[in-house]
Amino acid sequence: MARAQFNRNDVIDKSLELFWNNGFSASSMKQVVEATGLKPGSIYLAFGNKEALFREALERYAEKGIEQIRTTLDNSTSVGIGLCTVLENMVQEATRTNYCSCFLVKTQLELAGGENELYAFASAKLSEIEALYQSYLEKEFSTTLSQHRATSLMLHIFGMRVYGYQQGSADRIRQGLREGLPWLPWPESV
Amino acid sequence: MARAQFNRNDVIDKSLELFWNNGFSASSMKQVVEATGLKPGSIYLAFGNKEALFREALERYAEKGIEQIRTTLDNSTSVGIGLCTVLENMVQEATRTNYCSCFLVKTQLELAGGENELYAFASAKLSEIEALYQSYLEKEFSTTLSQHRATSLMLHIFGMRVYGYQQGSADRIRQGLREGLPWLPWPESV
DNA sequence: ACTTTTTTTGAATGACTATTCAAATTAATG
DNA sequence: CATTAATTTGAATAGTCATTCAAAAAAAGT
Repeated sequence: MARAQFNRNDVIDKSLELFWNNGFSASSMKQVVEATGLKPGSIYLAFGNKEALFREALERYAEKGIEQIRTTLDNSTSVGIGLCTVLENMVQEATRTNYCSCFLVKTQLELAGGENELYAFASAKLSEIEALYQSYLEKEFSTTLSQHRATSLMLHIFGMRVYGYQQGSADRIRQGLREGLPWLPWPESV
Repeated sequence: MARAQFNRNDVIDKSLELFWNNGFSASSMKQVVEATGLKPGSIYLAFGNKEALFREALERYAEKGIEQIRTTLDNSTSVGIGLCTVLENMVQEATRTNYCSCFLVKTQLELAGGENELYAFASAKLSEIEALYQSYLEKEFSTTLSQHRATSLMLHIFGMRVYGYQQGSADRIRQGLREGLPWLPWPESV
């Protein structure tokens, strides 16, 4: 029995790039075929259909993101300093040319119209991320305060994900974050 | 010479509803035909093409939104109180069932992949709204502080627009807003 | 009433959509 | 090597997409 001749993760990564850029509706399976080099039949045998492939891409993106948050926060001298690092990374990401927002946020908004499994998945992952931040905050703050600040953090992160409309807005976003998250240990100079 | 037999604004409003719910790519002209009751030829004669109709819907949405902000802020006893009203309205909007986020934000994110005229338009309108908030804030704060707080406000508003993933999250969002916008005159009890 | 201009109609266009499938190919197993 | 099972191929399917256009209808101007 023949074995698959492609690397599954490579195919998912290439699909992820396409889906992330164009969204679900504006990405065609023909584009997936071109991006991955596979023929339609192989893709459908391996992944089922467009939605299932999209979902695998979304899962991969989410896991990578969650892992990065974990790594940064675990390797920081305090939760506050770790969060500043996470946020600064996001500022730099969000103000890069051709930034096209967070894949989870994009998917959630694109499919917000009619109830949908992909929408539900993106939502659940975002909830999970909020809970993750809260659990780290609880190392230093009360449960109640941690919940408020985790939500506040998510509002700012979502805000940044959208606030890509101005060129060279990095400093502006940094100022906005300092204004709204004054309890974080921001570096001295700006 | 025959006159158009439909009301242009009605057609735009019905298209707006469709486009807002489904986004640009996932809305078909067939759906527009069904929603408006017009035949394809009439739509194309009156509006040109899908993108132009979408743009008119987007313009209408933006103007209504800007007008509502102006009205609320002009009829409040202070800018701070007016902003609290605006934000509270958004919380209620964002936590309604079937809320599908801000049309401008959705459009900006959907079309963020490749440069696009609709993307540019949505971005420009969002910038305009930020400038509008800043101009109101300057009635009470310095230019610098007003700029920081306008950006902070936009981050929170964008955050809310995305934070629709949890059911019954209204109070949670309110707490998040208080945490991040402590300089606003929030009502006493929660 | 007749002409002129605009709008409506709705079928037709050709391109693109996601997906399928029988046949060919591949490689592991007996 | 022969058998068996999995994978690849790519043309074909049936449907939808945005858009067009010639003909019919409608109302305004003369």
